[in-house]
Amino acid sequence: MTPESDETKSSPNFIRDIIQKDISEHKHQHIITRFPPEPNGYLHVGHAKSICLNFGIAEDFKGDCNLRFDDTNPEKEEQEYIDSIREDIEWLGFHWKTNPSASDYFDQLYDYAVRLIKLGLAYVDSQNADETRNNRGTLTEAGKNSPFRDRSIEENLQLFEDMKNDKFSDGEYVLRAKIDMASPNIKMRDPVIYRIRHATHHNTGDKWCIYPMYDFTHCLSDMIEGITHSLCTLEFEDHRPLYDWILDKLETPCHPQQIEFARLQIKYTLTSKRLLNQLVQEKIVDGWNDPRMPTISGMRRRGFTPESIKTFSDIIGVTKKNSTIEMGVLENCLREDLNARATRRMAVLHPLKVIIENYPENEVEMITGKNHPQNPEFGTREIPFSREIYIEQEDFMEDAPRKFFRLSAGREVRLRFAYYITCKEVIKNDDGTIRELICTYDPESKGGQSPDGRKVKGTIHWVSAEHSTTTTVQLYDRLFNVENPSKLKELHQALNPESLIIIKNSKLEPAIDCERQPLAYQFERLGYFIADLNSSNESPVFNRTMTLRDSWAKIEKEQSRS
RNA sequence: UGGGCCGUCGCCAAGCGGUAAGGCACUAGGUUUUGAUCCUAGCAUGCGUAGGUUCGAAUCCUGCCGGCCCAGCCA
Repeated sequence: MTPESDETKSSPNFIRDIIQKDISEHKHQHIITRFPPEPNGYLHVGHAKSICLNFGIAEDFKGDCNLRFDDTNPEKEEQEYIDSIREDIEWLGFHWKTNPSASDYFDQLYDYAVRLIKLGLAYVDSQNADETRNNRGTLTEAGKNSPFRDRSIEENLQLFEDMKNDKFSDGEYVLRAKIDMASPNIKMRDPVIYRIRHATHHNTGDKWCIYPMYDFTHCLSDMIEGITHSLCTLEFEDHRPLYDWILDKLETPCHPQQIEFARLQIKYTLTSKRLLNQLVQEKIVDGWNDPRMPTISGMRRRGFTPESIKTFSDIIGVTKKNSTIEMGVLENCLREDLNARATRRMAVLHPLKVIIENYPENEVEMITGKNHPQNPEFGTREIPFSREIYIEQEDFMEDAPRKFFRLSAGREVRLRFAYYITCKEVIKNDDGTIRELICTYDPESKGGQSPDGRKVKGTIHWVSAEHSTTTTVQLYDRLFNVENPSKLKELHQALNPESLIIIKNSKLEPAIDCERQPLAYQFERLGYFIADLNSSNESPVFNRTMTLRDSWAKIEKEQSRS
């Protein structure tokens, strides 16, 4: 392995170790993994971890990864979700070898079920759902055999065929694997493998009225595709004996290895399709792609980059330990990527008018600003400067503490790339709020340096009033104010009322493009911002992707505490 | 309570019998026309706990404690 290829590969983990060993021992020559979502919702960060794992392994071991829709429950699945899943995976930058659906295998699956019956290892049960549950036993007590467990193979064959041929109504019969009703592993107590469901399937239409269950479908689908390593989350550990049992009894040509890893949990957020769906259905958020959602589409709309999500998935690791990662880790990955790649611009979120009284009235001059402070390849742009400008309300304080490096009465500050200004007068409204500032500028300080070399500690951003664009800005924060919202009885209990703040009257410098771009801007000193999907030059809307690190906020908080 | 799995720094996480990597967070400095970035330093005599094996244990053994998952005709 060359050092170069080393860099592009992902971090080692126990699953990669297993695969590496299998290759060394010539157990496999070509690795095939799969990402198998059920198309019943949108993909979220938790899925991203699995996608990066499965597709990443395929890339690094020069194998393949299939995208397989696990679509065995027609009542929950829709084409809309299929489309979004494909879009999200492609956006992340991964490519699948093939994109089958479990429903493509329904004929084969049916044949395998028949084979299991012929082997005397499956039977048609006439118990209803309640009876089945009551006879399953408990965690500590064995279950009871179904009174229909010993039907003849012929009778089972006939009943199963009748099930398929629409002779019965939903719930009347099920096909069960004949394993052991006394197994300490409840998953092995004669699991249902086929049920009757009169529903139109998005892929197979009305061809079928019986549908195979997950446990029967998954192992066989993996086997059909020649998957070598079937990676899934920890809650399926108890299913593995069943996965293996089915493949063993059917003596299939190959036997994929199921390996389980811990699912991703992030503090203050949800990684459960069911609960995310609830947020959407109850209109707590604006849809699956609401920028506050931890869905791939929400994150994309918010301004996350695929690279940051991949880096995150890589550094959090893959283990069997349930853990909850801090949001800060994801945020750091985003900031790291955006800091290197985002073009700098100036914008004022909460404008405060500043009149520079000694600047000529109708004059406009162009100021040159770097598009990136460290990287000259980004070039420069011209920024108009004039007598009336806007600065951030937060950047002025009438009587400021010693450590406040910004503008205050009588003090001097640098306007980024432009001039030094000194505050001469504060004009107030009748209610005492500040209306505007009268300042003077030092013509000698053009570009932000003065010939006398005097030190000006503070530098603030600004925008020429006349040349600015007015925009709406949406600020986002965590949706919940509790660490583990999935434990909540009621999601409403812990909603963060400030998860979305809309600012109507923010000002942008002219060089900002208000049509959606692939990469966020950095608005200097404020954070990373990206035009929303609905933004246009006529009515601009920017989403704050992420704030900058803010050590001043920390100092401020400490000061107010003491 | 039967079965399965898991406990290494505040949060992740390497480690696989030879004397505790790394990241995030945090703390203290330095550079800086973004209080950003960047740089430098600090941050587990300790690996859930109690014993045992060994010249040597986070790594092996035993007991205990704690956490997660399983009783859908969902996936």
